[in-house]
Amino acid sequence: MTTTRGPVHAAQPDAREDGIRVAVSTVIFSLRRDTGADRARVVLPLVRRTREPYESAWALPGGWLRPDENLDAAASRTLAETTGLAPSFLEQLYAFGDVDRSPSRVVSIVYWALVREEVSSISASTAAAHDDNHDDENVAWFDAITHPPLAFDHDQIVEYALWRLRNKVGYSRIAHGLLPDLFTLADLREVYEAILGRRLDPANFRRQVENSDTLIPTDDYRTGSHRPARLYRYDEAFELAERGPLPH
Amino acid sequence: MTTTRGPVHAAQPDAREDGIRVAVSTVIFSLRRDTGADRARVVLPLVRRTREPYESAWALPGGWLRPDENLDAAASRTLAETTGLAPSFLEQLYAFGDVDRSPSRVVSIVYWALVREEVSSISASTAAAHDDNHDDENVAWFDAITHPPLAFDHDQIVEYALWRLRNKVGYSRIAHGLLPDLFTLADLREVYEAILGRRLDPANFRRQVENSDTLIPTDDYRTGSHRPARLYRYDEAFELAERGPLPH
DNA sequence: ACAAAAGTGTTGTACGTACACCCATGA
DNA sequence: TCATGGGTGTACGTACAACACTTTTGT
Repeated sequence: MTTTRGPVHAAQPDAREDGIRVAVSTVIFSLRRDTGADRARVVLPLVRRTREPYESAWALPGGWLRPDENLDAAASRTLAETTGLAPSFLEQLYAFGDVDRSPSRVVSIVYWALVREEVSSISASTAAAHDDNHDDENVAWFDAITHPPLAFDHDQIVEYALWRLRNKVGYSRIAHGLLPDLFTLADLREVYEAILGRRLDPANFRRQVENSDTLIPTDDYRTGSHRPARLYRYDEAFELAERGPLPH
Repeated sequence: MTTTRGPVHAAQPDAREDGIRVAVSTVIFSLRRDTGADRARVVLPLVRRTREPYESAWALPGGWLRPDENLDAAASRTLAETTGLAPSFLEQLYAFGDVDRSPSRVVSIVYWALVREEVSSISASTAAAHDDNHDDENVAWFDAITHPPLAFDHDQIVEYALWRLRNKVGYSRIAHGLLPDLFTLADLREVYEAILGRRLDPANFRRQVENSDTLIPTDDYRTGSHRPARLYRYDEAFELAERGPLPH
């Protein structure tokens, strides 16, 4: 039961006449720092469809909502099946249910998530040994902006998720969700720059996040090419306070 | 077909085993200015359930999603069936789908809407003559904060919708959606005060909305108890620009 | 004349932006 | 010693809150 997962929108729960089926998909964002490139990029995993409609096209990871699982749980499940990772942030994005968005009637509850930057020293084969069965051949990471055209209305969905990410980074403190536990202010600034697509003043950025009181400075420094930079940790006390009165 | 509407969550599309049914509900906000009261209140319509579960309890207006209608259309339809009015604002709120939120498995796509203040001079019987069959005996308007306990998880939903309303009024210009075409700045301020639950400085409020360039001053004045106040009209050019890259 | 709401002016504070400047390290 | 990023200081403009003040009507 745990391994009988096909690609997106496969394993449909016997489609009957007039039935409206409910799917759950997730836009998963992560960060990629290519060695050599000076800027980080926002990336997302896509899965290749193995059947009609849109066979062989790339699509968002997802699956059918099971009768005994909550929406959040379904999003977490498909996320884990695709990336083998636990999200640092998970939030419902929107419910897409236009009649013509799929040949059959499908209402997709779409989530969006952040996963921390993968440590590049772990090879793909090593990572696969950790978890069970997320078939890497049908999953690939793409640049969040320049990805190929997607199946269904998933292009619009990714566009909307990106808008929400950029928007939320302005008033919330979710950027740390893309970073490991310890990070420098330059790391954090790089995340903001990758998301917003523009350079930020290092001096002003420093004061902004220092005044927000969401970061805890440590006594460790990252030594590198030049003057060592202080390492910070995110204040977990803000995890719960960030969201509004969501139904949880 | 157009009149075979029962109360909320009735007329279910033959509930089979393991089937996940999709409903659409809407939190409809309007404004009530009681004659005599000095402040306006935010009110919302509720419908009384006529069958189990939660028989005779108040609940949000809604109904089952039809196989051939979009989510937005379903929200508009149930809204019209309940109030007989056209909304000045309609937006998806959230998809609620916890397993235990209803005895059977129901995923509710919830919208929230604003309808303009009803002209109190039209009596209920006159208004009923306009539209067809929204049975007024099972629909009643309540204060948005002090309404009675609701069926299902609708208390949480209303709470969340109120949070969204208060939130959105801070950065968007949707408050005019509760007012008629022509209104004074005091009218508009009263809306903000009713939503936010606190008094606002008339002088600062005036400058804020004037600088936003979303209001068009007319040459008409409302004469009343004291110095006449200029009437304003909302600039419709901002209708489309307000929302982000929503899937439309 | 007076009360009360409409409307204008002024001031202080907070915050974001631009940018000059010093500090500490590796090469 | 020099280049480079880490880190501090300062000045300016905008936005908002507080509040004094003038204007215009009905009674």
